[in-house]
Formats: sequence, C-alpha cells, structure tokens
Amino acid sequence: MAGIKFSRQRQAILDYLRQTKDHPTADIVYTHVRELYPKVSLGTVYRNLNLLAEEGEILRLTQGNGSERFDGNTEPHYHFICNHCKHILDLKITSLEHINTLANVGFDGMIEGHEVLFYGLCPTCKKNIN
Amino acid sequence: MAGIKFSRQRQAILDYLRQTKDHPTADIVYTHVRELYPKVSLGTVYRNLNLLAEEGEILRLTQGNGSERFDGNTEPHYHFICNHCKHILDLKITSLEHINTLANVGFDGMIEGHEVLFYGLCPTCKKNIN
DNA sequence: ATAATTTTAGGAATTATTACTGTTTTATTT
DNA sequence: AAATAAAACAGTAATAATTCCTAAAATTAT
Repeated sequence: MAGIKFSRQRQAILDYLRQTKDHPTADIVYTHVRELYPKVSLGTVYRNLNLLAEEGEILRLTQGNGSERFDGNTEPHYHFICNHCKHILDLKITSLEHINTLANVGFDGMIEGHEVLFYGLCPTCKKNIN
Repeated sequence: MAGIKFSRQRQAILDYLRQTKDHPTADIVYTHVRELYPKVSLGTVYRNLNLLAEEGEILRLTQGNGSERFDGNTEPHYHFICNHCKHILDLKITSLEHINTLANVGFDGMIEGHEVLFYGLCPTCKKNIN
C-alpha cells in the first residue's frame, strides 16, 4: 500500500506555515521547526516542503532574488513585494481570470493559468518614506 | 570621470541577446559568446548580464525552476511558459496596466507595477499532444 | 605615448538545494 | 502486543547557480 506516512516533522512544518502570515524561505522554516524539534535536518525541511507543495497543501513562491518562499495559505490570492523593504504581502483582490482570455487572443497555444507578482511600496514604507 | 567602459565581451553578449528570440540562461549566453571570444569567462558573462539588466538594456526573467533567463527584447511584452516542453515564448498582447488599479483597491500601499507569467500549452505541444 | 580607470580571465568561495545512507518512526499484520 | 514492511529521518556529501577576488589586459582620457 504505497502512500505517504505521517511524520511529526512534516506536521510541524505545515503547522508553522499555516499560522504565519509571512512567506518564509526554507531556511526560516527550518529555524522555526527546530524550536520544536531541535534535531530536525534541513534536508527534511526541503523534502517536506516539496512534498507539501506537490500535494497542494502549501504554495511555492518564486520571486526573483535568492531563495524560494512558501505560503501556507492556499486560498486563491495574489502577492505583492515591496521595492523598498522587500517584504511579501498578500493582496485580497478579485480574481484576474479574465487576463487569460486576453492572453489567448492571437495565441495559437492554450493558456491554462497565470502567476502575477505586484510590486511597489508597502503600506509601512509608503508612510515612512514621506 | 566615473563611468562604464566599452568592452567587446559585453557587446557580444548584448548582440547575442538582441538577435535571438530565445530567453537563454547565463550558461547558454556563455556558450554562445565563447564562439566569438573563446577565452571569455563565465564570471564576465554574469557580471555583464547583471550590468545590462540594471541599465535596462535587457530583461531578467525569473521563472521558477533552475536558473534565471534573460531577454534582449525590452519592448513591453508578456511571457508564456509551456507546461509540457518548458519553452518560454513572448506573447503579444495589449498592456495589462489596468490590473494595477484592481490590485490597489483596498490596498494601503502603492502598486507601481507587475510581472505576469502565463502558462499552458505552446502551439507546438498543443498540436502534438492531441 | 602615458597614465588612470575599468574590465577581464581564471579560479576560489558562497548559497541554495538535492542526493545518499544507515538508523529510527510509523503503519500494518500477525 | 510483537514482528514486519515501508516511509521518513538525521547527518553529511554532492551539485548547481552565482558571486567574489586578484593580477593582468583593454579602454579612455591626457
């Protein structure tokens, strides 16, 4: 009976991602899970992040510089990255499904989806920068 | 008089990016530039790709798996990646500027721009896969 | 042509991620 | 509840992508 087995480490990773609003890197997840399981290895964190992402339990965010980030919120939503402080935020906006239709105009293949990353100034930086 | 100086290697990199429709990785650029300058080093390619991207002479594309890709076409356009063959294509669609306005609704910061990556089946794969 | 400054080649170093292996956990069967 | 099979683990080595370093070469200004 091929299947995946429960593991406390994986559960801790998922729990952590579900309770934070951040979009942590594998390494940040690692340091947090270590508080609960001090002997956890970074390889375990990577393996489980990949597994959870494949299963759709978490999202993998690819945003330019450095490492990948992960998101425990699987509700459909869009992301924003601040040009100034580099923080990533969730945007609660209506679906942009219609841009798929726009993209398909004059395109001979088939558009199945899209990823969007907005950038600009986050609320905090907007305030502080004048 | 602080400034950047001409270099044949940088010129060759730019020339190559301008004449291809592909979206090559640094390594692919490297192998092509080596045909003209066999002693060019990979570090030189990376340094110049970064420099050219900073100056806005080329675009840097971040698309999930593996390495970054570069685009010599700086006209505003959107990209598409095929889920099947993983090739990246240019899409010639009208600007999607209006999604910035949508994203700003209920957002306290300031949206300055966006990056979109469409995915699906490219024309060739769509034909061949039925 | 000389001097000043930038860029280069080549290689070492760094960072992010994956792969390997013997041991431990988890789930299933007796 | 003990035995067994399968999956996951910790720890470490390996790989891949990119950046950093330095003495030598190329470019630009004088």
